[in-house]
Amino acid sequence: MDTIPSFAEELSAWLGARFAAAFPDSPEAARAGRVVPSAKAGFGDFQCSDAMQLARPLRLPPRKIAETVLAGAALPDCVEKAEVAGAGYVNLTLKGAALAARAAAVAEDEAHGGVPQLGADRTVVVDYSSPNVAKSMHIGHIRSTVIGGSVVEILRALGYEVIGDNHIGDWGTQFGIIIKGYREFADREAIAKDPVPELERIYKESYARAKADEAWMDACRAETVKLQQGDPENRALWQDFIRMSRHTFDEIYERLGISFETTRGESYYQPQLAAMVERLERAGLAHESRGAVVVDLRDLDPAFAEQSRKAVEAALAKNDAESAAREDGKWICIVRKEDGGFNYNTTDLATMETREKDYHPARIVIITDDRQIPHFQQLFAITEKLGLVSPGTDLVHVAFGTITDENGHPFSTRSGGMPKLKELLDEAASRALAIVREKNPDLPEADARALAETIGIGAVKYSDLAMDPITTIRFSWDAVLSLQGNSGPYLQYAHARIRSLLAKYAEAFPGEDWRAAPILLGDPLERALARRILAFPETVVAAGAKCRPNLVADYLFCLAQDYSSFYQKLSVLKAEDPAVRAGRARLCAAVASVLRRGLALLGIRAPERM
RNA sequence: GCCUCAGUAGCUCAACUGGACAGAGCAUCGGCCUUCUAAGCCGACGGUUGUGGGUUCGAGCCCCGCCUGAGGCACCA
Repeated sequence: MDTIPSFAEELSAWLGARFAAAFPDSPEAARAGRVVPSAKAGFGDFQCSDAMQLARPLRLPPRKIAETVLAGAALPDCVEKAEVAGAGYVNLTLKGAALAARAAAVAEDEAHGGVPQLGADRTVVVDYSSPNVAKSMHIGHIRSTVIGGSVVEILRALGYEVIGDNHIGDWGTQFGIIIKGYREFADREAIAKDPVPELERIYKESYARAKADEAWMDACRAETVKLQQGDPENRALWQDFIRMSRHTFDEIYERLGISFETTRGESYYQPQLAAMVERLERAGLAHESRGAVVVDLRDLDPAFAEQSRKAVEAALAKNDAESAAREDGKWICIVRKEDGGFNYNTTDLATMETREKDYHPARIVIITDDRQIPHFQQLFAITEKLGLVSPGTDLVHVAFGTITDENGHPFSTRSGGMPKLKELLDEAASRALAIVREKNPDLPEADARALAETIGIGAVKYSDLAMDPITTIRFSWDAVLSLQGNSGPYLQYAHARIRSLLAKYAEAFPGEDWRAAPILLGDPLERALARRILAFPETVVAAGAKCRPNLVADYLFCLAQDYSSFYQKLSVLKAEDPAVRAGRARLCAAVASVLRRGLALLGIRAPERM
């Protein structure tokens, strides 16, 4: 498999050698020469700022250092000129032909889009979405689902074997509550028609009764115990609930274009839990405390113990006994409850164990909201201490900010709770449909609806993926459903315009083939596009390393912006010179190709027309 | 009390993890459709990056203090 070389690496190697040759006695100079894309067009195509760092060790002015490095140097073939600028920057300008050829190679690499296959022969598990059985998916679930779906695609583009795992909430005490309620007051017709809202209603009502009525509560507990002991009737009901819920989830997943390699809910791991606690105990990590079995993180790491001791001292110094007492909780991880049951700590440890056994992953990525940060810190610490995964396995918790209402407060159940995911998607498609009809009055109804769905869903996904996952989102219909500016449709639109343009090209100049035409880069706008295309592979690498799809989203927005400026000012079909015309067509095709590939990494479809 | 995350233009967010003058979108104002799709383009307005110190040739980013907001801190996940 041949990878397309990167200018940044190539030029770094060259400049690094120059630094080493110019200052052979300096260990600092031996490490210098890192070249990165220039911040601005006026500063060439690539730049290096290392001369400034060397000023002190070499006791020379930075500009002098840069000049010495470049003095008498034979430039690499691809470089037009190298110059010293500003305080001591080395700016490198590429030859247009080299830039154009490399950009074309990236865009026209059908298999990988120029993305280095860093993950070849390695497996990653991505744990995402993870809704709860018998509950509707609301907008709170969209982040894990959409971010996870994109992380999966990005890692796959890097060559990893990716196992997407939907760790659904299908176990726990809530099932006793639902079973009891289902037996007593289920509306069978509603179940048949649309089961999940009815299950949700049953749960809420049964839960309310349990709170008010001790006898009802006991009955619920009894149902839970029966379920856990394998009572056939309860077991069958429970499986029904799961089946009905998964069917509803699947409708959403299909609309979102999400699919999983495996769906192992919490129940899958139940048989392993007792053994897991024993394993912890045998390893001396778990012990009995207040009737429960716990792992005390302070036993794992002396630094934790020290930190905790200081906090207790600080609290006691202020006569705050309550805070001092609360300190324990931060370090205690319960793996078996007082009543003998297990909780999600135990389940998650067993999940780690199973993933290691089944996949030997190089990396495990878990995508949940940021309230679980402490949980996963504990979990990862115990996982490593106990050796549940191979040493060196990269355990990553991608924490995303929660979604609040328009005033920045948590959605209250009193005011209807979070909008349902289905409502959001419907509203997005409906807003898009109005515009699709207006812009494409000739489009058949079925096509218009399909296109509106693609655009609406794209808008919803993009609004989520365009920001850093950790950002807390203040929900606003208008922001999520925006079809203008920095939005999904803006990217789709740029792509659709190119596709339409190329179709017209084929009509206007039949027999003319632009595919082999050199890309000429006569205008700065063309050059900017080529430079942007070149940055695609490194963008995907960074997004994969950091599990941040927003880097891809941001990149694509810039690419679409560059293209829109180009499109406005420079004509393709009407270019006078046939060579310019053909070269521009190929450049446009390259942009379309990168846009399509990049949108796919975000899980967004790129329609042919809009 | 301790811990985590965040604080950047009126609003929503970026900033290639320490590099050149902090960039976009929305909103506001002004231009551009007999010429490849105006879901677009060009321009204007808008900033002491919460705050006070420190490190550095160089800080939105790193270190220390403080302020504000969100979340977590023993059996729900």
